[in-house]
Amino acid sequence: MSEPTSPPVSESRLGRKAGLTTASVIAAAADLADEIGLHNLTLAVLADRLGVRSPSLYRHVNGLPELQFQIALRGVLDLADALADAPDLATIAHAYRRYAVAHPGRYAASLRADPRLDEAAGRALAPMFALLATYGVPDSDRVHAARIVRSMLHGFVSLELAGGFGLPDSLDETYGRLVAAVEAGLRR
Amino acid sequence: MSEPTSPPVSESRLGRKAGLTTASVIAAAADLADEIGLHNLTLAVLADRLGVRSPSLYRHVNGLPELQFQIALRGVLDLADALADAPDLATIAHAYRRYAVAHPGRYAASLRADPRLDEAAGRALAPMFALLATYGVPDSDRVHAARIVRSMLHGFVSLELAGGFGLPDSLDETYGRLVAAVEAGLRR
DNA sequence: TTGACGTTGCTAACATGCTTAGCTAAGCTC
DNA sequence: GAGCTTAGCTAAGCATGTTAGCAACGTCAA
Repeated sequence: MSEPTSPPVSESRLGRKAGLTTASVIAAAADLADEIGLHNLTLAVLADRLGVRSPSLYRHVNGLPELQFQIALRGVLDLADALADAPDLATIAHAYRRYAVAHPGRYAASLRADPRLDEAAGRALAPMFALLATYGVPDSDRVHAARIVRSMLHGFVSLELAGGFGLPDSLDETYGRLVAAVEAGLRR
Repeated sequence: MSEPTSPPVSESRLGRKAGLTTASVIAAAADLADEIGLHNLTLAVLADRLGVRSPSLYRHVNGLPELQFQIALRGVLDLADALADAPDLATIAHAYRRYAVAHPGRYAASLRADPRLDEAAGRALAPMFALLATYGVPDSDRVHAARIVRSMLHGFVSLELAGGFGLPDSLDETYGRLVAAVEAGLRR
């Protein structure tokens, strides 16, 4: 018969092969980490979601630690995109929080210190340094100011994600005040 | 003979029994978490340190999650002690950071949200609310102000512990400025 | 068309970790 | 000393991460 000479689809999902790629595995892992939490992401559950047995993942990814690093890298890069071109502190701050809340798994992964993340991290921090320039913060103070701003954004978001704010008062309200307070500090 | 009628030592370590108690197991676990990191604390390594096989730990502790909770509880209580009677923001802030740096495992454990931690957490936060009163922050703003202060302290400490500050500039200097900025904000 | 080859996912197997079940013996009470 | 309580033990089961080697699929050249 006229055999299955179907067009050479690059990601054929018709046969027994799942058609995974390194990129698709990492993307699925990042999504899953956002859904169930980074520390609940196992190769077993990821393989299950991808319709594959866990050893098969090793064709595309070099083990769990490497996968976690890739999620972290993706997180930092995405965050850099989210913050890019933000014109003022309020925009940066809200984009930062929105990203972390939308992608808690990626965000959590991105916190690990790894020299391979440095370049991407620098890109994510660039808008913050640019911002400090617009406020006329002198060079010698930039590093300290950037650390302080980062501490505030991360501190709030981290506690929010951890469920650390017990009282029912509005988190949006608190965050608005935090941003306003930081801005006042920068305008000293 | 005059048998081993030795004084009823509550924690005899002479026989084959290791003489563990729930309290001593939790204390050892907390120490170990501080040394090797909370996520590296396993029952296996804890048992090893205590000179015991891991199933034996179940006589004293109800499994790993419960042990982690106990470390968290201990962390929150210790932190409450560290902050108690701190007269001003600078004292609170430096005690907070000193505790987290000295006990990173306990501190990390204490971040999990658990209703059973609420009472202890309230005790740890009390000095902060008392502080806000001395600054004349109105009742309606207290919750927001406390959250903001907490975000700043936790944000800095968390990034420091994670190795998130890459540049060599002095962290003490940054923290001093952060505390000063918060204080300025409270005096608005 | 066929056959060689590289790739992908598989099963089997092992190590480590958490946990439960049941045994043994140390040490206390009487 | 007899008996009870209990701390720690071994054995075993299950989950996960990981490696090794097998089998099927697709491709591509002859």
